[in-house]
Amino acid sequence: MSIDRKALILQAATKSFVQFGYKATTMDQVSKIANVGKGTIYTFFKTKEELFEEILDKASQELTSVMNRLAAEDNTFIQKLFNLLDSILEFRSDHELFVKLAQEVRDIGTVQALEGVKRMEEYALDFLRRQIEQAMERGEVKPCDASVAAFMIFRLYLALTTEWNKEHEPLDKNRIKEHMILFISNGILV
Amino acid sequence: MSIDRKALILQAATKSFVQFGYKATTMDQVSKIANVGKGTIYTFFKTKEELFEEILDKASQELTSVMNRLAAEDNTFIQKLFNLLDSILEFRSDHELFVKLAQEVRDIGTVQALEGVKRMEEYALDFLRRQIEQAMERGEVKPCDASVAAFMIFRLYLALTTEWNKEHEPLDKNRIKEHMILFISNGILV
DNA sequence: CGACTGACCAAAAATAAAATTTAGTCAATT
DNA sequence: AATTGACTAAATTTTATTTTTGGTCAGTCG
Repeated sequence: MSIDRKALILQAATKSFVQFGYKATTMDQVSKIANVGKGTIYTFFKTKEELFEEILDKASQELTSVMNRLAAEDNTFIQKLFNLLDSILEFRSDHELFVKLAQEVRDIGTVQALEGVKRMEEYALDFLRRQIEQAMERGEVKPCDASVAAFMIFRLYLALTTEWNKEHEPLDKNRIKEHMILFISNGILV
Repeated sequence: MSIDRKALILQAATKSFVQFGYKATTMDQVSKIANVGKGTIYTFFKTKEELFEEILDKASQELTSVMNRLAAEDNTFIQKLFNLLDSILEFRSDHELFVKLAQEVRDIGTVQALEGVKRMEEYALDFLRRQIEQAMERGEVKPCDASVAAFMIFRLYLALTTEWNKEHEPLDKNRIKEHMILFISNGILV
């Protein structure tokens, strides 16, 4: 049996998207990294966008699966949030793709990168909103607009993981977690 | 006595910078709005940048004066913060210049707009940091990195006043204040 | 035979050249 | 002496040209 060329390609493309972003990743480059002819890529993926989509799908699935597992656990809202931050910051692969795409959107505004960012953002915001709503029903969280609160939590996460680095030394994972919890826990909890 | 042409020019330029941003404001346009010849502008300001600087200075002074007045009042940290938000959101002129410049930086990356944003950001962050440090000494605020906390508060403010609007209907002032306080007050206070 | 390849092409992106706009000047005017 | 607006050099925008890249397919190889 011959080697699994599709896996090779996905691996190579993921690596390149994370490192260089969507636009600066060329199909020639992917074929080189994967050690396959360029034509071979097109036997598995109709277009560059479809290849990107599949990688995004995989990342979204991983994120969803992590989030569902955490949501199912019998924990307080704040503990779930803490665990989610932990997962995202410890297992950085998807996080890194997201950060790279966000940077690409900011720097050159690639439309595909924007869609990727939006997709992952949507997933995260939706999950946060639902958790906040549930926690509100259980009386764990003060009454507020769950959409706005989810947005604020997400922006805080972005502020600490990406914006802060523009002017300062990056914060380490524990500092990030500490400060996120500091703001959210007693501020938003009854 | 002839009319105060310098004031006229400053007024016209401020109006134009707020409405169109730094780059899209031309000196011809300013002279038209101010009803003076273009040469007259250059008897008061050496360059377009200097004109911009003076307007920025004025905005910074106003901000500083508001902040100092609030800081002097015998209030809790959170009440001061609440009053600051009130001032900024109610008397929007400086806020609007800041928002316009932030947008210009995001859209076309004008370097002068970036400097303007940075300047006002620096003032605000510095003020917030000092207030947080003092409040920490007074035992009003939990121990934390005051710079990071100031940064987080500032980013939350930006998230609600500008980022939210990209995908949603703008939030009204009271919603913004409510949610800012919700996150900060009990979250950051002992 | 059929999975695989890489030279090839049209379309998109980057770069260069031409045309337009604008910051800043200064001789003329009030 | 203060003010002006036509003027110029420099910067920006638009257009033309060159280069790069996504996608194809005739041919190779196992």
